[in-house]
Amino acid sequence: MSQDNAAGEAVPIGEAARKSGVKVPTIRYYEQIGLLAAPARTGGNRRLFTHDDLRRLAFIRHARELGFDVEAIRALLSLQDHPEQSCASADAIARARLVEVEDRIARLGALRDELARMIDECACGRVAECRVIETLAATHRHGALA
Amino acid sequence: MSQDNAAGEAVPIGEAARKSGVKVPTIRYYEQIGLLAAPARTGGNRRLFTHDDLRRLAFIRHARELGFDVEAIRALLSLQDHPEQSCASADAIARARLVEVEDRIARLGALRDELARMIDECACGRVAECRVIETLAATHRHGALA
DNA sequence: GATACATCCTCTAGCGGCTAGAGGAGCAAG
DNA sequence: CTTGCTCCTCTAGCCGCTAGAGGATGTATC
Repeated sequence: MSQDNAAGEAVPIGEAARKSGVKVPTIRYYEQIGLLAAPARTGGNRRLFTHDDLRRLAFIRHARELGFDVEAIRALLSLQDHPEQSCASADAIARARLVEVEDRIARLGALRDELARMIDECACGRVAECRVIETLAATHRHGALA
Repeated sequence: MSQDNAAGEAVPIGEAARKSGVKVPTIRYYEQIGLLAAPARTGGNRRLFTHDDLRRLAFIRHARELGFDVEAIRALLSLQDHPEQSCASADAIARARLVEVEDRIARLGALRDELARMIDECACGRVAECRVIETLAATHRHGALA
């Protein structure tokens, strides 16, 4: 009836990957670096992931999508495991990440403008008069090239 | 009179690093991967960078800052070395990069909003009711977690 | 000269966060 | 029993550097 273990207790790694959106080798990698506790195994030595494991994997995936690095995720997970603590640390981690992201957006915006200008001004003739190349070659704030 | 080789012909790697804004080991790395031609050497086996080398280094640095990967830079440099060709390729490379950047900006924008909302809604009490953790744990579009 | 110190050299190994592939074992269906 | 899938472990590779060991060279001072 069920090829997809709808109500089941524990699932093998392939299904865990499908359900969590984390690829199979990545799941094993997370286990290896201790982000995910080693799951139970079958007699045949296959990993069996519980629903809790799947939730943890989804948590990790979401956090990675938000650009948190593994250390930050480790911290967030350990917070999650101690719900009686103050969540000030989680807040701080998220705030730090927000600052990073805003900074990155600002810099990418400048970058986009420069790229757009570069492309805009390129008449697409010979490389000799190509604005794209020229712009890249231009000496900048930093460069004190004689 | 000159400790900084103001009008000089060729400079050692440290000065090349200062002038181009590319770090010493990175310059050697660029040489190693063939992004920069191996420069001349002194009798004592030290690299000597010409002004041309410095311009090339600055070009590379600027392109890296704009997020071009090494392969793209290789292509751009080879275009620069053949100024009689059409610059359509340079244009295409830059356009592709612009698309990437715009995409990245859009995704970072969404991300910023999510982070901001997360932080905003967190009353900073116990982890148990922490929006930051909760948001990360929430099952998403992708997840079909039972 | 001798000495001190900065700069340079080559080489290997490591970072983060995976990803790919070899070589084999387990398991369910026909 | 064989086919074909999933799973296992292990090692090595990706990018773009960065760090460190261990040694040679260059320059300034005494």
